[in-house]
Amino acid sequence: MQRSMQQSTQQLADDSARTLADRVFARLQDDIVRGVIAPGSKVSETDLAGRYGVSRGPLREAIRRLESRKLVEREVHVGTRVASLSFTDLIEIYYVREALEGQAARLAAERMGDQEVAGLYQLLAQHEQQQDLREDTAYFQREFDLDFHYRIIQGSHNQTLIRMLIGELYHLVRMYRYQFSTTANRPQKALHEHRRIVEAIESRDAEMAELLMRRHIGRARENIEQQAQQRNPQ
Amino acid sequence: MQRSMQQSTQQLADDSARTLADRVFARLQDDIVRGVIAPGSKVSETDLAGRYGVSRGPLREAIRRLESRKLVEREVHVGTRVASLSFTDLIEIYYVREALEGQAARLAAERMGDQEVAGLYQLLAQHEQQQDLREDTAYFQREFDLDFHYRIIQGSHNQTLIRMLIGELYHLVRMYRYQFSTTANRPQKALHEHRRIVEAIESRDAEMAELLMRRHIGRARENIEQQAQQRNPQ
DNA sequence: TCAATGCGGATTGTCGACAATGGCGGAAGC
DNA sequence: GCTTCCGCCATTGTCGACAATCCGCATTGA
Repeated sequence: MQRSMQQSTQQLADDSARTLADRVFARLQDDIVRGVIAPGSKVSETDLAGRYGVSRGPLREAIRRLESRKLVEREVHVGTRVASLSFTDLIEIYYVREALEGQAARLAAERMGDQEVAGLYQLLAQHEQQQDLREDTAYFQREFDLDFHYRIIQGSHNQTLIRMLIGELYHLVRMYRYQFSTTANRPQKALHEHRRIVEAIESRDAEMAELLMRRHIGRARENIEQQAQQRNPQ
Repeated sequence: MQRSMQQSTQQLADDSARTLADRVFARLQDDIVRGVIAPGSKVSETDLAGRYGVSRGPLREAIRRLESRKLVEREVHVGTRVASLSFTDLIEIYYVREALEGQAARLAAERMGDQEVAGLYQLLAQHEQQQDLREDTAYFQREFDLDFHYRIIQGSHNQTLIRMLIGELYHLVRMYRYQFSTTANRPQKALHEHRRIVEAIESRDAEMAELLMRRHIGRARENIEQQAQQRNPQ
């Protein structure tokens, strides 16, 4: 399941990656996103170089790449630490996602091939089936949700858009989810919204696809804002 | 004029920058964006290290940062060359800008302070004045245009959005402009559209501000597409 | 007792050298 | 004359060592 995502994550992880820096980068990013290295903890160059069995050169390069993706924060002459993320940051990202994925849905409705649309329906069916079979669908919901959005973004056929969303923002989103354990607590509603979006794409209604996607992400954002208020009532 | 942009460009260029890599990065980016180093030409590490008087270490770091911004393209064990850009890429960027700056205008309408709005009007006035004084307003138009969009993006008060647009996309846009010498050949129309956008922001009409901004950028994109067709008629 | 200052350790920034890989040109064979 | 293969050279990838900077702690003085 969600082969596409796995592939993208491990794209550079296998040993066929050309340089050490590539491999170290892939491992580090995975460890950080999945919370293996705790948020806020220090990322020592010397330490990690020894741990991964490489020199500091490639490791520094990996760290700089992570820095440009905002997964770590660096302070000159002091050190690097895993980005510890605020709710404010998360909300900001959702505003950006709303704009970018709305545009992606619009373009997908105009450009997706028929078999791509068919693949979307297939994914929806899998999703519904999983939800019937399992009570605790939080995890699967979460991964399915990412994969669904992933495919629509790809459907935009706009490489720049794809790079900004999948290459940059989504790693942050995944890290946030691990960090806050944000359970998708409205799976049935989300599923219904997904279906509506796919229907709009199938009927090539770009305007509608964008609108629905923006609402979908907007609601997810409101959901997060509510959770934040419940945890931190002022 | 446009102090804000100059500042952002030279933010890391002055000697107070903390590390050599920072300074080299700023110089290299400037040279690339402004076309001093020709698009498509090779960027040799050894060569540039000697030219800038630093070791290959900091220079490599600078190159990697440029790579993550898509200003250069790297091929493992072969070398780095300045990104040579296609019209397709430029069009893709404009679709992304349409989405992101539309969202920025929406947020700006909701969040900009009164004095920020006043500053926008001031900029418009300067712009109109310049246009009256000079016949060949292409250059000034171009810089004013960037500054106008720059301020509205800042007005969104969304750091993630600001980073993606100003920190990543705008350098590419500027490079494209130098490369294609894309003259803004519809200055008076653009100016009028700018005014409409500011009016929407002043009246706190977020919906309208977004719509107008998206149209504004959409028209710019269509303008570029027309130019491309005229140069390369199929 | 508290604040300021100077010292020591640890970490990052920078450098030069060596290793590995890819491209190019010449020579050999058909 | 053309193609193919081999070896050299240039460039990038990696490494270890040295220098610069910052943080924490102890010492000293008021």
